[in-house]
Amino acid sequence: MKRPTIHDVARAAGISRGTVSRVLNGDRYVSPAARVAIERAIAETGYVVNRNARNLVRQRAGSVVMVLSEPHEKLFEDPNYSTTIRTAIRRLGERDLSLVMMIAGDDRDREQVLRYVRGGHADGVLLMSTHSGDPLVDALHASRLPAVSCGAVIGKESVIPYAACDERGGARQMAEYLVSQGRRRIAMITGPMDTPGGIQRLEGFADVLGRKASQRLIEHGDWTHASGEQAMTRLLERVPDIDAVFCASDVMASGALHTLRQAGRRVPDDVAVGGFDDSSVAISTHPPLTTVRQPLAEVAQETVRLLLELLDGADHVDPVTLPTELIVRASA
Amino acid sequence: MKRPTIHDVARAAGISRGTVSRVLNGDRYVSPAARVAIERAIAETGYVVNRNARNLVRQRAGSVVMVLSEPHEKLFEDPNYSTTIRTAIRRLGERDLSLVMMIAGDDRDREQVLRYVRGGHADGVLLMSTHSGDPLVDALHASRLPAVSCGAVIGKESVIPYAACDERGGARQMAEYLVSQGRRRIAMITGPMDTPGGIQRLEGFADVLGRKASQRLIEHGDWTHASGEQAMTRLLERVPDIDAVFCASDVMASGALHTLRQAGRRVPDDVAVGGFDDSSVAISTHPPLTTVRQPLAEVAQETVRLLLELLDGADHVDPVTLPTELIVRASA
DNA sequence: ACGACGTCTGTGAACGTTCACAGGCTCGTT
DNA sequence: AACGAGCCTGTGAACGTTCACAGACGTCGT
Repeated sequence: MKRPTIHDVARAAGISRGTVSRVLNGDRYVSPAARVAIERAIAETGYVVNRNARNLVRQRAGSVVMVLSEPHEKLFEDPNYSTTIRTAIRRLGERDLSLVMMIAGDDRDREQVLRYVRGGHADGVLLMSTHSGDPLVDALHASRLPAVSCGAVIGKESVIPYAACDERGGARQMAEYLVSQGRRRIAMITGPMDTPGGIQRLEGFADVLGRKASQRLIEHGDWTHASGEQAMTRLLERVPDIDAVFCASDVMASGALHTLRQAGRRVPDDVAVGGFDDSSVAISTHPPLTTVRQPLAEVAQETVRLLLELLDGADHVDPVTLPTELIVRASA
Repeated sequence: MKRPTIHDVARAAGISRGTVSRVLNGDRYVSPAARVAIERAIAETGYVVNRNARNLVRQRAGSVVMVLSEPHEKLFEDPNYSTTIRTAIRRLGERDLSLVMMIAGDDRDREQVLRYVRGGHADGVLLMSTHSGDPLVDALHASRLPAVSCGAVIGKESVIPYAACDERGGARQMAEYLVSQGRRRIAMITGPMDTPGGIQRLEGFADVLGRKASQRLIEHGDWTHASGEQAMTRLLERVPDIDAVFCASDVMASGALHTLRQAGRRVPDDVAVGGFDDSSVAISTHPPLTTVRQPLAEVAQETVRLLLELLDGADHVDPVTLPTELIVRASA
């Protein structure tokens, strides 16, 4: 009835528990005879190590917490999380680390997260979509726990290492493409200006458009479909003759598309529309979106790799930036 | 430098660790004086309980594992996971349980999950989108660990409790609506026939259409956009004059929409299109999808509630089914 | 023949809790 | 005054590991 312990294995194999522990942990200095006896005993008894006991003496947690920092409602609006979570589970699993999820939407949440990690319940932290100015970042840094972010944390790039796609370069690709297609009045709908995707995609856009990227042609959204619609409406009122709009996310682009159709503009004939992310909505819209693909799986993989290096004792790791890819479909 | 232990708190408060443990766990029979002294000592030392030690003596894990059973590639194609994960984190957090994520895409994964839960590393299991015939279900049941599924597991409804939306009723709502709109040749694109969404949405459809729901008007997809396109193509070849199609997911509906446009059919004038899920793509398509909304958050909440009851010692819980809502937009 | 060294094994202590138990104190009741 | 019934507290043992240490054995070089 009770789960077998290391003692049961030792007894079944006729060997002391010290040696059992050694084979469990792959130590050298174990005789072949002892090894096979123990392995058979493990199989017979169905023994599985008790992590609580192990972690207690090792003073480790055996897990990494992924902190989701979006405000509640918007959480996961972004389909990108999925890939990242999946990748993280896999990579961490290879190292026998489990992934526990937490939310840090408000101060109470953050307090809970902090208690959790300070209490030694996690060996490291994976930050997702943390906004600039989030108090969690400094608190985490102060607690000296290994932490990395998936995507840069604006203003804290030197505090907390990260892996990210080349947001700025990707935006540049799109802007250059729109220009190369002969578009002249190119507007942009950005993301929130406290996120790397918000800031850096605008920077890339401005890199290409130069002073043509005037304030009149810039509107800000919050990644949602509705904000894309509204931003597009404001843009059309202000500059009725724009012939292209670059949206910082596919979801906002789908909103913009909606407004453009309402306004009777044809896409891409009258107005070209560019997105960003290459998420599942990019092929659901009409016309399908020309967009910038992020190497999500690779970003996630690199994020975890950085964390593992920190966990292995590295006292510094360099941020990683991965290239994006322009995906041309019908909308531009 | 070292994290304070319960001994440190006891010393700081001038009280034995037994009493400290009592206030930590909210036992009655602690004098007010002792309580305040200990609470101050806890605050001063910044003490946080060590869960490994606690769980070791309590013989518990302090966590619940959420098992994602999709094959790798399709994992998370469904935006629905997001809500469920978020809800589960919250509800479990209230009970001081953490949520750890695992994937069970192939046999190796399943083996890992089994080892993990059998090893006592989790107090309960939350199954997501488990297909019928998944060996994990019986293995889990045999190990007598509390487990519930979010959405029914086909063929195992009596083995593993679940909370789900009324798939069949929702499909019926949509079918009735299409009929009420005067549609006469109504086709359906189902999901995979080893999932509740695949089977029961078809059943609901057949409930309404009766023998009119002939095989000629049924095609099967696998939830993806591409499968929606292909199924729609086959449908149009076989029955060129259909005037409505009910897709078992919004994503497949967006694929169908694409094919219909290619074929020159107007939506909804020539062909009405209905979806299911009310996911983010439902408002990204053109025209926006008339669809069936699932009460995702409630389903997740109920799923967790059932698990908590099991964790609290209930030896049986009844499955829960929640009503859906028809959302009428422009596509039908 | 001897010591040194490498290989292998067993043992005791420690990790930080909780829990059962025993006992002390303070009332109110007889 | 004695007793019992709550209330409150401290102590020791246990949970299942790992790790350092000590020691046994064999081999090899001198």
